[in-house]
Amino acid sequence: MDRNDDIERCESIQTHSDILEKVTQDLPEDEILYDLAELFKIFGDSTRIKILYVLFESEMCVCDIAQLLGMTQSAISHQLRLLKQSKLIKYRREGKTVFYSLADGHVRTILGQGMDHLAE
Amino acid sequence: MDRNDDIERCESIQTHSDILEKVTQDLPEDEILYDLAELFKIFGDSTRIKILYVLFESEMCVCDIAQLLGMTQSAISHQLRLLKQSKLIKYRREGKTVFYSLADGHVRTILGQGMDHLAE
DNA sequence: ATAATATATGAACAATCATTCATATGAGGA
DNA sequence: TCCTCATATGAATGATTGTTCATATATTAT
Repeated sequence: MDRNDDIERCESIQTHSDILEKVTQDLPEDEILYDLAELFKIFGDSTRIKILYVLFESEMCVCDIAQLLGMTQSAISHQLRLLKQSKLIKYRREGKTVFYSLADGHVRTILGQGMDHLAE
Repeated sequence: MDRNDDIERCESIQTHSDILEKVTQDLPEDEILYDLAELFKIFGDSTRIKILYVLFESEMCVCDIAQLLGMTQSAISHQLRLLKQSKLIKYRREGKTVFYSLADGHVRTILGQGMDHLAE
């Protein structure tokens, strides 16, 4: 039972079994590609991008971010949870307030490359 | 009428008007941040990521990609349209077949940085 | 213990999205 | 022209998602 049985065929790829082999070899595992997509989904919302940009300047508490972006504390908190789950931000508690900050440098690089692409 | 009227306030940010000023200065325009989010949404789907990975090896026609990924021609074609609209891939026609390929190097960098982040 | 403040979270709803199915377009061959 | 192959696309549908609202948790002060 090949799960590709019901998929259309064309002839071009059969004639290039070397490429077919290289592709199937270099394509990462399905689970990794799924995780990668999940990561980029996080960048796929302008509220979350704004939060990341704001954290470029300085660590900040939830209420500050909400105020800066003109959004409710709840909406920001929900988004911070997603950013936290993806390990894009980290936090530290100081009394009642929780300060969030960027977790590593990949965020800047990824957003920067995105900006570069748009600028072209 | 300040549209922030209904937003909660906290005190910490008032005491750091320098940071507030820097953030509002460095934060790109809303429209750009929106476009940036739209771009990353494209990377936020494992089918599209697979297509991009496959195109790392070589240009390929729609049917080849569908066959390689075990998906229907229609599903792939719809996704190729989105990738095309975001200028992540380009195409050339040769008779009946249309060959797709990567548009520029940002794709590799962005996916690479995403992988790096996952690996940490 | 009670109140006040900062943050987190569950449920609900509207909006967005990926895939499927059916069908259309376009190009080459008989 | 008619048929076939490769690709594109519109409509429908089930699934996912961002925000809101109400409420819960956690910490500090009185």
